[in-house]
Amino acid sequence: MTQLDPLESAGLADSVRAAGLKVTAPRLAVLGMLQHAPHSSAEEVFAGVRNELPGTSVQAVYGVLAAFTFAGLVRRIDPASSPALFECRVGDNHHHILCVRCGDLKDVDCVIGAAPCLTPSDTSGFTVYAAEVTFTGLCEPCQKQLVLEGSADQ
Amino acid sequence: MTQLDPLESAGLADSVRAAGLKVTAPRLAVLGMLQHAPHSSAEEVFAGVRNELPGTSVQAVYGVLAAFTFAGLVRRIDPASSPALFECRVGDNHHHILCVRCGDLKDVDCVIGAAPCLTPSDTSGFTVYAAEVTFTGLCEPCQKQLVLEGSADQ
DNA sequence: CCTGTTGTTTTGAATAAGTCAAATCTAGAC
DNA sequence: GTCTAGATTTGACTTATTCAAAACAACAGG
Repeated sequence: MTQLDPLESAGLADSVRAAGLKVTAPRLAVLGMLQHAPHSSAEEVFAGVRNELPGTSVQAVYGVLAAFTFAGLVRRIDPASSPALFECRVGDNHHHILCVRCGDLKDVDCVIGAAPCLTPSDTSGFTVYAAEVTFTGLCEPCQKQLVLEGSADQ
Repeated sequence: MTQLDPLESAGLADSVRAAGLKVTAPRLAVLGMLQHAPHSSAEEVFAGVRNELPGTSVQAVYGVLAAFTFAGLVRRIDPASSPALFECRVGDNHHHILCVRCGDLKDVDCVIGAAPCLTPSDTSGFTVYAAEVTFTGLCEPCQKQLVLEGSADQ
């Protein structure tokens, strides 16, 4: 299943074309990869893409991700203190929740739906496009591990 | 006015001590710098600190900022695609507004006040500590520049 | 189907931001 | 005044990402 299924590939190609971009093998591979593994870093995407398209360069992946992000086909997430992540769930203004211990990142549906889902009281003259919301906390596995470590009094 | 005023210095020293950290010249300089210029990057802090304390190394500044952040004395902001910024306004759970064109960053008071000012509907098992909100948009100068460029049809 | 142009990808190098580690130094407790 | 944990310096290194020039390929038009 490392090969791209032709039906899926056709759908991906349409998305790429619809974004006004040329359809190429690296682009299909990157988009396919992101659908199977959202919240991937450039390196992770690169690793995945290499499986089906061994000749691909890291720079190509960075280029494709930049083009997709600019075209609005994927969304770039910049968590604090870790590489940028990419996802192709786009346009629904959803948010993210980040585990401060292990760095795990999950989607959180927006309560409002449309951007910006919040409006600041005083915008200092800014025109506000969107509100980027990132919740920080502890994921379930990390909570459990902390409890264990705590009871061991270590 | 590159020298630290002794009265101010005493207040800073108290803050540092209260955080359980040793009071040193680089630490006072960093904290003083952040009070005069909030939202400074490590490099900017370093440049400022050098003025009053020429022997200071960049690593010392990184170290001080890390210690302060860990102690809760300063807050670290990680805007997408630019170096981390630091501010010493802390504990009031305020947010930020970022200009997507020039990268300018301003404070925005939180409507709610206490963290987390928002709560996600489905936390995926996470324990949520805080909601990091960053508004993105265009600052006033950038809006004007875009209008000018637009009317020049360039 | 063939060709040309424009946009992509490769190759290779460079950068910015930050981290690590060992040796030296010093603030503050005693 | 002395001692020790913690801070700072020095210097190298890593990670994530970007830049630039040359080779290549998608797809519009003939």
